[in-house]
Amino acid sequence: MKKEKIAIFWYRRDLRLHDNAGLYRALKSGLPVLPLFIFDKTILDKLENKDDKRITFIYDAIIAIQKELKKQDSDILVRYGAPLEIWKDLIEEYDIAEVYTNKDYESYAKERDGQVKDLLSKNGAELKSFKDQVIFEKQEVLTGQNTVYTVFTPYSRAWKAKLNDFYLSSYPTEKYFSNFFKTKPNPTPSYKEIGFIETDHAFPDENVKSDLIEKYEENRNYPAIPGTSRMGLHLRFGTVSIRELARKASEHSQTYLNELIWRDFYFQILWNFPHVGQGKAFRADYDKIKWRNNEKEFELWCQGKTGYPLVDAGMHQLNETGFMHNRVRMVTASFLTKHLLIDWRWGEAYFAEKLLDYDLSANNGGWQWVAGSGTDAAPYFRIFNPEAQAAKFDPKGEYIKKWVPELNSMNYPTPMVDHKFARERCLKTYKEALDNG
DNA sequence: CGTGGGTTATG
DNA sequence: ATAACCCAC
Repeated sequence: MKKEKIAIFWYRRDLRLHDNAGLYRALKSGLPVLPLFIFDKTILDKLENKDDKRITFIYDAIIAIQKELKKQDSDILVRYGAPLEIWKDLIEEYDIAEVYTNKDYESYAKERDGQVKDLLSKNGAELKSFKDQVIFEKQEVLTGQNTVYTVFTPYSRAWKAKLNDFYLSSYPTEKYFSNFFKTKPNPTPSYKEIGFIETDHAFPDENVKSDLIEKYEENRNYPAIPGTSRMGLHLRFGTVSIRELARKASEHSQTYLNELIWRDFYFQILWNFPHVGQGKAFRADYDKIKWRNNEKEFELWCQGKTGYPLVDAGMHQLNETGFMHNRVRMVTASFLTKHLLIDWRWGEAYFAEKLLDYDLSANNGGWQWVAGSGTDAAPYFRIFNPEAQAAKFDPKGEYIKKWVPELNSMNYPTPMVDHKFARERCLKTYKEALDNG
């Protein structure tokens, strides 16, 4: 029996039906579109916790897509394995004319997509990829000399100058939903089959309130207030469209828009300077720093037992919920790198394991910014004082009380290192590495 | 054959 | 928002 020619839309970190660039192009191709998601064994095998909530989040998103597709007598195909192997199977199973997908800018993804592209082209199918997860990618925003920006403020100015309504407008996929490939329901691998267990389904709402965005500037630095958007997780997996969010931001808050520009900024840094994602400092000099890397101290930091209440509160929030308020991310990261002189890459890896909204570009950008090794970094002699940060941003101690209830008991540890001493030690260590080339 | 205005495609 | 494209004049 002759099989019908189809297009496949390959979902990765864009798990939504609405305002999706690659899906839009697929639906307009004239071919019936079969959506696909692969639980990538290569990625999943590296996850430490079998109850990782991110897997549940992905499942939920897939089920939501599936529900909508069933209305079109269609379904999403869900597979588990190594992408290249899955694609070899799919080529046998279907007559694939074209494959549509959204660009993914990390090194692993670039290599994976290159291999799949080659495999497909050997089999007469084309892989077409589209910009979807950022407003401006790669080298769309350049300086007057056509060089890549490495400082945020001028980047953000150029970004805003380039922006217009068209870049913010949604891809109207809904108009073409009748073009999905008609198929019987496909079997979906279970949690057990992919080696994970289902967790609770408590995730932030994907509809950010406009009054929250309006008050964002006022509230965002106070970790006791739910004043941040909590959109990180949705942006990570694409359950919210960056265009819709940036539209809301540009209407209600330039401060919030700036945070979204930071996100584009770090994506383009990772793309243009891929060494930052491969264990290297953006500024090579900073790889000469002699980190102390004391494993016991690292363990105390991970467990939130440093004796500095704001640091400990942040680590407890992270360990218990998979989220940490951004102000506190800066404080905990600074404490690890500057007070303890532990390599920022250890902290980066820990956050990667624990943060539900973990994204390589933003996490790496943030850690390198804190360590001083990154783009746009504050001068290295700026060292956060964790007590001053607490006094300023959690003046009533509400956040600390919530996450460190043992604060006033006998069990709460004394500070693991004196601030003044640690500060001097840090300055000396950085100076030795950076002073004489 | 050149020009202008409407239409379409682009991200 | 902007440019390419098409057709009428």
